[in-house]
Amino acid sequence: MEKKKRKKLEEKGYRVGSAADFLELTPEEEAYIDIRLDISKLVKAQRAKRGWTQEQLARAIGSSQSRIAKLEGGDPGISLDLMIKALLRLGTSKKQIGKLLEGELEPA
Amino acid sequence: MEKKKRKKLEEKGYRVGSAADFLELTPEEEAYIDIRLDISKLVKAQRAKRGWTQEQLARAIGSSQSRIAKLEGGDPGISLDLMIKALLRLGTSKKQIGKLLEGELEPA
DNA sequence: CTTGTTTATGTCAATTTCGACATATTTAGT
DNA sequence: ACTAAATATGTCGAAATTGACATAAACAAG
Repeated sequence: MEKKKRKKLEEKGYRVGSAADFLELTPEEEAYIDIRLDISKLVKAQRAKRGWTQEQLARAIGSSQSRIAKLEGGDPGISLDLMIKALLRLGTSKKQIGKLLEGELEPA
Repeated sequence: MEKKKRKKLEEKGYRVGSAADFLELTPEEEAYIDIRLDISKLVKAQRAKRGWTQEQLARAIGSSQSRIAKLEGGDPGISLDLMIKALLRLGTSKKQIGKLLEGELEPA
């Protein structure tokens, strides 16, 4: 059960810190990835909610469709900054983002 | 009152999007900067709360003292990713970060 | 089975952020 | 005032992220 989760992350390209013996994630690494995935899911959900295509969202924030696809797919090569910019452009408020991190907002 | 705020941001190095006529910030830009400043302040507060030096925090996340100083000073050349990593390393939970963004947590 | 639309994947040079280091400035203790 | 510790500021090459573009794959609608 644990190995599956790890494998999924590695497949997505996450580099697990070398400090952790043999692919164990520290609580901080885990929380960090968790936050990123939460936010990326919210982007996807909010975009769908508004009926926008990835192309539309990309243009709206001066990015490109491929980056949005990677963002929503949880690609580690996407910064939290870009994710937040996308969310804000979709009309998501700071408060809503906070609620998501608190666990009071289901991105699905 | 408005001009002062803008000037402060520019002095810090923020580049205001060219789309906005004559240095006006769009609501999204404003919210984005707001979130970043909130988080940077929380880092400073949490570090102080634990009595760590910038150097200690830097080492703990594989960074350097100068970066932490810039982070806490609201430097735009610092990613949200680094800020979040710092917060998590300081023991701040995802939930607490959420509360901050909701406005229910005073970083001061 | 086509055709058109949306999303996924990979690559590229340019920009940005990175840790590191040096050094200035501020702060606190004596 | 002097000293030492902590923080701020600036610069550097290296690494990561960027938008762009091409193209593949998935998904519908007819």
